Amino acid sequence: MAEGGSGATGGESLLFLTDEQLRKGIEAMFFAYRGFTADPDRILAAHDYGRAHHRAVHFIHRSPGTTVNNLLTTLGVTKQSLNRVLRLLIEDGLVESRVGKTDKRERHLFLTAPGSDLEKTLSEAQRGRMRAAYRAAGPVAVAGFRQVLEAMMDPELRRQFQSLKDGAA
Amino acid sequence: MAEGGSGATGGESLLFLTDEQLRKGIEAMFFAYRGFTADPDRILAAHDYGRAHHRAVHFIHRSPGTTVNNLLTTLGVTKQSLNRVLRLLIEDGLVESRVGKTDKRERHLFLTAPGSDLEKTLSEAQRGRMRAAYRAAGPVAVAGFRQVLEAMMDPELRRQFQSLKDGAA
DNA sequence: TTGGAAAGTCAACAAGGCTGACATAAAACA
DNA sequence: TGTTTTATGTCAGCCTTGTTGACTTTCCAA
Repeated sequence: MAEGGSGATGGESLLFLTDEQLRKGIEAMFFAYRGFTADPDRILAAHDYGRAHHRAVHFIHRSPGTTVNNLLTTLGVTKQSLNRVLRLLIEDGLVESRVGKTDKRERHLFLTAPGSDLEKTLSEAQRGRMRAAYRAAGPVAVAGFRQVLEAMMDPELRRQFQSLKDGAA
Repeated sequence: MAEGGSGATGGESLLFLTDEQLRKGIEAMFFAYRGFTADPDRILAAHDYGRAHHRAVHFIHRSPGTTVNNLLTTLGVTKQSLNRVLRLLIEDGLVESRVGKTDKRERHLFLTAPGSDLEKTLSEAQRGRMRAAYRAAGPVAVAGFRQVLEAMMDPELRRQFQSLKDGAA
């Protein structure tokens, strides 16, 4: 597997892929992910929600009108698991579920105004940390960060990610 | 929308911190972390262990002889939670707990030979994906990746990470 | 008209977090 | 010495969030 189009690469080392380097990358992922979820987790706890609710709210915000099945695929959980989360969000009036027009079996999911508010609070907290990290590291580092993350995804998830990325831009 | 594709978002900063860019970074973390844990998860499932066991084994391997308290801090869980995991690993003969020499209250944790084997299997799987991602992205991207991840950690966790990083290198 | 897909629900279970309470041994201190 | 603090372990119970399996309703499409 040579270096494809992305240019900048592989030539220089071989050395840089020591197990030690890789281990550091692994631990960096572990600790960074803790930071990544820390702020939303605090907010969620105050609202008596968990990470699962955050994920649902995030992706409904991201793709308004998405169906339950879509969400299932994106989140990679079972429908029973998602349904428990979704039911609560609907009961609490944060999410609205509308019967599909062309296909009445489908439910299309939307955030209500309060749901949007929560989403905003959560994502602002998460973006705040992201923004700070991006600023601290600079644009070149950010490009690299994104490249490595994409390369780390399962191909299927990468497709998902990329379609989200382009999808409603 | 600004700059098109995956490309080198080079020098043009300030623009690159749109909410849209940040959201992409957030989703990239989410999907990449799924990939990051996917391979070990499969192996662990076959051994009837979970991620919690993996983390314990990883850090005991990383810092042989570490105490329970150290591990607690590193992992950021309660002793009850860690103890449940540790007890099983000790029962199963993967981890050995030795009474401290200078301070007999402390227990120092070590991997046994079978414990080391499991660690090797797990970390080799995880490193495999990391290695592939690093190769695909190239050294410049890897440096950026690491920079952003470090900047994303809580300061306390970052110190932990850096001390581990330098510690036994 | 019938097969299958989309969604929802019930029940049961497991992992892995958490808190609180309590026990023990050993170190540290007054 | 006696007391307090620290490190560890353990019991009990709770919560979230994942799982499987079974079953229903609705409704699209062949």
